[in-house]
Amino acid sequence: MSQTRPVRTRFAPSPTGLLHIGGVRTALFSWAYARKHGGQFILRIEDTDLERSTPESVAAILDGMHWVGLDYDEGPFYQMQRMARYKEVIAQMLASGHAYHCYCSKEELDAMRSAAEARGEKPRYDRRWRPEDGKTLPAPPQGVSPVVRFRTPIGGTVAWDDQVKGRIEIANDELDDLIIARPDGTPTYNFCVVVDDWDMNISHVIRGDDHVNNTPRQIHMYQALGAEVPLFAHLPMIHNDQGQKLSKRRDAVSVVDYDKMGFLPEALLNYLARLGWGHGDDEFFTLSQFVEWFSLDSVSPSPSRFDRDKLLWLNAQHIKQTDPRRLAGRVEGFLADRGVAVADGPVLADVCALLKDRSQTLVEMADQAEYFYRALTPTAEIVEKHLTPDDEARLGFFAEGAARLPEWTTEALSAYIKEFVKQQGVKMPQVGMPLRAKVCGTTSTPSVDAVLALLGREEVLRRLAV
RNA sequence: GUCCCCAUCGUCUAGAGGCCUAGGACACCACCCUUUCACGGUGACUACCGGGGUUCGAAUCCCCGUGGGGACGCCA
Repeated sequence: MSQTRPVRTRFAPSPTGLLHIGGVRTALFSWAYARKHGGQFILRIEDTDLERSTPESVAAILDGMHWVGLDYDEGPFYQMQRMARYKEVIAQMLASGHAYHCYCSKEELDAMRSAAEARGEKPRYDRRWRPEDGKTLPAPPQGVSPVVRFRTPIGGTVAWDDQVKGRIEIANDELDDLIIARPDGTPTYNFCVVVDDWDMNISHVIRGDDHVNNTPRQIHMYQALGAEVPLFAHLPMIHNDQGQKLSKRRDAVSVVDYDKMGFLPEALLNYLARLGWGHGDDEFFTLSQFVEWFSLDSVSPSPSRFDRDKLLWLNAQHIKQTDPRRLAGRVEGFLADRGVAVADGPVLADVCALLKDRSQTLVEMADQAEYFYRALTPTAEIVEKHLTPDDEARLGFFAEGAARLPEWTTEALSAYIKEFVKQQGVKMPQVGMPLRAKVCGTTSTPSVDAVLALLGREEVLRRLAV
């Protein structure tokens, strides 16, 4: 196999739902491979399933790719727009004898299938319409439009050196004469991918594990077409907690879900990269480091399990590294969702700066940011514990002193609080906790001095006076 | 059922014959730090699926078994 052709990889989702994180991971690996080798990354929408493809899904895929930041050099291409080309190739294959018409009805095929299963064999087409030297074919039934089947070689084996799994070899007799065109002439998946990857000059087909079984048939078609066979790399699946392939029904799998849950795209990508791939002990890294380090050799051949806890941890790490102004952009949206306007309060970026070392997600950050913009009512439990009459009285004295402070900064407040604690003859928490409870409505906040400083004297005094 | 693939701590992984009495990370537990809650720090816990080979030597190579997953569509 030639190693010298220019690197061109692709991501080819079908628009039958939202952009799946398993899909994002294959996209990420394909993309990284192209970027690493200075090649091209192509996006192709496989929309030949008219029943299930929707424009909404196409939009979701495009939006998802954009959110996650995986850019493509060519495309999106749509298979439905390539019909003429597929039909042309089908005609060629028919003419060259690599394909033939089959008039079997679905009922006949079902019967064949159940008979094979009853015999304990793999369900398979019996090739009754396959032309053979010296074989008389049945007369085509009236008024039936045939499907087109690919003529799979009989006997022998197909093999390829999978770039992640190593050599895989399959007996041709395991393969069916698969249908490449429906009665209405529309082509089917296995055929379209081959024609597309051929026409688009794809050098490395990097895709999910669930495609290994398609590979041998596709190789036969490349050969029938006289096309150069690309290199294949099959990535192991991502499993859920039950150890099964992630499913749209059971699991949170769509990228927009992760957006809504307050994840940073770079954290998601970082996490996804670590599923089935490793670079020594590196856990936390940027996209460009990933590109630099990526290689198909270091992709693990075994499936991995999606672990939300680790994703959360990585998200927290990335949040810490992120400019508060950028965090504020997203947090503002989450606050708006719950009806909290940010305009009249402290600068949101300053709030985010204060919270970014203590938030695993941006939703969590928004939760904590909320009391900077509106007074929250403490729970009965908090009142009982931290806002006793004694506490309230002490807060009254605290407010009096605070009102007279010459400066309203974290440092000034810190000094004032310390002095007040000493003067009251109590411990820090006996002042800190009531202050948090009264001003913020919650007992878990960053340093009180910093919180009060950011909130502003006027607002703090107002809340203390209630 | 048939074919294909996979197999190191609970999870993600490092490990390409001696560096391994198996390393890191998440989670869990303990302690420290501390103005609460977190963050952070330190430490503990825990794994080479089983059996046969090959070899002076195997987590690493081979075979068998077992377990798990995937595929068996006129879906992609």
